[in-house]
Amino acid sequence: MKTYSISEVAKELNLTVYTLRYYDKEGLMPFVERADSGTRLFKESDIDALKIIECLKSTGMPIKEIKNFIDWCSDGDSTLQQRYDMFMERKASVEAQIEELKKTMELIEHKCSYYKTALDAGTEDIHKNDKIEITN
Amino acid sequence: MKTYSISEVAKELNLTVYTLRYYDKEGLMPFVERADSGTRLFKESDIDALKIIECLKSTGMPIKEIKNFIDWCSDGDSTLQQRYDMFMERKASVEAQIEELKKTMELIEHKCSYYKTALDAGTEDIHKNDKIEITN
DNA sequence: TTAATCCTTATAGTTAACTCTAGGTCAAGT
DNA sequence: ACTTGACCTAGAGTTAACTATAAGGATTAA
Repeated sequence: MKTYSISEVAKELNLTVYTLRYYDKEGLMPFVERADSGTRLFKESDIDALKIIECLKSTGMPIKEIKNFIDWCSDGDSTLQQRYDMFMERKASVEAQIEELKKTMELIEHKCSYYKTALDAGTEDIHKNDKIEITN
Repeated sequence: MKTYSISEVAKELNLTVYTLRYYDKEGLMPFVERADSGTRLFKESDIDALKIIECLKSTGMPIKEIKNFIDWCSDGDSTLQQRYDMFMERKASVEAQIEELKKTMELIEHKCSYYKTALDAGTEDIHKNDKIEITN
């Protein structure tokens, strides 16, 4: 079975080897096997697992919580409920984040047009007596 | 003109007084005036400015870059272009973040249904010979 | 007037997530 | 045989963004 070195995996996932070793030290990769020399041998499935880890990370989940999930995975079927609950919670969190960003977007777009107008006029004074909306 | 104390502002913005003082120290609030005693006196407009700061923060902008923006604001019309560019860049960044989260959401939802199925079956083995899609 | 409750500054400590260095091993190429 | 370069660990250092503490000043309430 083909395996990959840590630098190959780092390149593939756009991480550094430092980061991967750090994840390993934090217990995120108990599944990665080693050569007799100690060198990590990443299987295709290990890379897939790392992609899940990156996915969880991109939801803002801290590494310690991701480790819980990894531990649950090792524990087998008795933790299916926890893992399901965790992903449902992640789903809710990501939904909330998207909503938050959409709200942020509205304000940002308002600012874009505010500055566009000011830029065209050459001065911010053009907005001096705007009706009081949210805030410019 | 009515003013607000640091703790009132903290409550209003869901921040701590520590955080507000930290922002001040980092140069994010040069506009806040002081009483003779040194106590900060926040105006309504200061709170509005802090809301913009919070908005930029929620786009993932680091405090040092937000400070640049605040400095530009103090510099007046000569920095209109920079400020416009900054908000356009923020807009692009937020759009990208939303896209990223939507991709993340797909994987999370896939995992939710994966674990729902496993949970109903009582075992993850139910997925043992799933066709190789992305990754389960 | 005295106690409580604000406020202030300066500075130290914390936490997460890296990021790097030092010192060493190992396998391949010349 | 030896050099090069990729791998390893342990542990130190970095950075951002707080978060807290200490020591003291001002304002209010009894």
